[in-house]
Amino acid sequence: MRDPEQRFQELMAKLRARAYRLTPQRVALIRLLAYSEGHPDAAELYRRLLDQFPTTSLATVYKTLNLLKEMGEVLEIEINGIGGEGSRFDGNDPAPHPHLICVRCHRIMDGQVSLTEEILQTVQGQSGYRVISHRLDFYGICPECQVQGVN
Amino acid sequence: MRDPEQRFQELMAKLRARAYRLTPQRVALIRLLAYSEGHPDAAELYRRLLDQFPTTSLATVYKTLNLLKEMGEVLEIEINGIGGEGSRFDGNDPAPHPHLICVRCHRIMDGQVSLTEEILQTVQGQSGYRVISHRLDFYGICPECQVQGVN
DNA sequence: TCCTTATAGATAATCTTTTTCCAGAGAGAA
DNA sequence: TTCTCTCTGGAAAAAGATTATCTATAAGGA
Ligand SMILES: [Mn+2]
Ligand SMILES: [Mn+2]
Ligand SMILES: [Zn+2]
Ligand SMILES: [Zn+2]
Repeated sequence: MRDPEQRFQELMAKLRARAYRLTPQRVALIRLLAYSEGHPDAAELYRRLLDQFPTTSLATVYKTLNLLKEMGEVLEIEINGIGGEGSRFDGNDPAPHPHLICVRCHRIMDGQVSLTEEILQTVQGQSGYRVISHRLDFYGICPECQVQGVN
Repeated sequence: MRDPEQRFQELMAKLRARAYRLTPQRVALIRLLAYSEGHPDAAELYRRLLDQFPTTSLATVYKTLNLLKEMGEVLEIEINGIGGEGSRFDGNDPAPHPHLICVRCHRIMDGQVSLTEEILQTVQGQSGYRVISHRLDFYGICPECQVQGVN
């Protein structure tokens, strides 16, 4: 995980560079994203934002999230198939990296392996696609859920 | 790609084994899935089913799709982040395998590489997760869209 | 301070997927 | 074949996440 404060400053700089307005709500949300470890969803970010801005709208969260997605500064993790819920987000590290998703409690942690350049070349060669990005997710049972057994 | 007819028979046998009723709509949908190459979505399957059964309901498609998902006989590919559309399905090969998703025309083709056992072991060891399944998708531009250039 | 315009907030709309309800059909028994 | 029991299809409504719309306001520069 990157240093959250450093990541926060980086995001602020990038927004400034594009002349986006640094509203308090936006700054707070960006801080939440930069510091977040647990891959929160939009509703979770909204909840935390409400502590600081009781009148915030969920739409505002989505708007900022989309803004950052377009800038390539937030990674969206879709887990619709898992709990019927919405996407989760990683604003600390937007580069493609593997995730471990617990199918029981929906905890998401970062994986440390990365695809080899060899695999990427193989895939591009076989398919003819020009690969821009990728996604590697593992589904399983997290350590906590394993000790609990079936509940 | 597996032999479609063989796959169709396999699915029929598995439904019979679980004593699910082989209604004409269900059989037709299963045939569509077994023979499908292009990773259709629910609406596409629905459209094709309408040719044979003009009164079919989209809900029926989803019900059968969910049935097969629970049986582990259909692979769901979520691309919500791409075009705002829904999931796509592979009923010909439900085992986890990589996909190449064109971010321009949304074509999906199968990738041929597979994750090494070494990577799987590494991920499990590092995380403590018991990995059940995985997902590996590549996003890029398909050959057709490359020659067209930017449209 | 003033002006311009991007953005927040409230709300409605959208879109995919699920749920509900019930008539009708599938399949086994006789 | 007929009977019976249930499962399933179809129609419609509902749900749930995300997006669009509209307007007042506030950010940032002059
Ligand atoms: Mn992550
Ligand atoms: Mn496939
Ligand atoms: Zn868990
Ligand atoms: Zn394409």
